[in-house]
Amino acid sequence: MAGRGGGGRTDNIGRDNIGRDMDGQQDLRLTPQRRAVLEVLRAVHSHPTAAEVYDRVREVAPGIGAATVYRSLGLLVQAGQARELSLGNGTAARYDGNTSRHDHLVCDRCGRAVDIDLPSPVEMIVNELAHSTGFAITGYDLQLRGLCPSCRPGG
Amino acid sequence: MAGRGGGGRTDNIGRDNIGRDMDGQQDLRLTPQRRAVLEVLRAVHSHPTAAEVYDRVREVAPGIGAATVYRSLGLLVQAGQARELSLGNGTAARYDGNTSRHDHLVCDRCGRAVDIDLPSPVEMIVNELAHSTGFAITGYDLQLRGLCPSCRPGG
DNA sequence: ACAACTTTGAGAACGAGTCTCATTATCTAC
DNA sequence: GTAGATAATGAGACTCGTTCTCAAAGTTGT
Repeated sequence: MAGRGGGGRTDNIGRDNIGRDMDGQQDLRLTPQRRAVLEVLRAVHSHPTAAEVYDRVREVAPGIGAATVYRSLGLLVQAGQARELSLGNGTAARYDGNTSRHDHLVCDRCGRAVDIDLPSPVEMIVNELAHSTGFAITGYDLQLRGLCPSCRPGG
Repeated sequence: MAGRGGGGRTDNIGRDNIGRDMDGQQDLRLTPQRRAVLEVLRAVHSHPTAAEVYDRVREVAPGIGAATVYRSLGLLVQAGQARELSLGNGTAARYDGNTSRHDHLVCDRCGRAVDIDLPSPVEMIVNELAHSTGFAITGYDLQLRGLCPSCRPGG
């Protein structure tokens, strides 16, 4: 048996056109299958592979096909509802339902990825200096000099 | 016909054990095939895929097999003579004969990667501020305060 | 209700990379 | 130099993640 189309309630989700030229692309139709994929992605915080998403989704929607899961993941990424992570060659792509800006620290052995907050450049310098000099840094002040927009040549 | 072993002069290259526990691993035997792979890698600056390396190597060593090229690339990476780059999921691994520390800027469309020198954190801050404020930055002074190693508690 | 379009699931197909194996080189005693 | 042990090779089968194809079934607009 092949082809079931949607089946339940189908809403739309808007897509953000970040970095894309306007090309009249439609919103992404949120079919029950796509919704299930998205819900798994949002519920899980382990950066699952497509296969892991597939397994989880089947617990909720047993009849879903692998192709649909792969397609949905791609569409959700395109629509800005998920992120795809490259955690090394030869490893399966991983997906992240957390679309806010963040970075990852990846284990070379098992591939596990944990979310990290990268320190700001200034904190980086301070920590690095604390390490290399043995100082306990208690404060800092970065003073920059220059010409404001109205004083700069041609400003 | 299968199996030719080396064929010409075979030297060794030492391997650096960066980040590895000492495990009595031997040096990498530099067979003519491996040498050919390494020479292609050093001659080319385009971050080639294994398939591209294979094509180039065959111009010099027509009889070489794909498995040997893949194996050699892996061994050279292990031996610290080459680097493997992950430039996105679903794309073939790329190899870099330049093993000195550097970063890459990757084209989302064609996958081309160019070497870049990342600015230091301080330069980053200065450039960012110049951009966001419109100031022409002419100099800066970062002053940190703290306790030197002999003054810090327990120092 | 009907036509046009979209989505689906199954499975074939694909590409990158690894594994197996018989064969051939190279290395280490002697 | 020769023999035996060990390592490397090339061909091709194989694995795995992912995409493609296609008929069937769902959805949308009128």
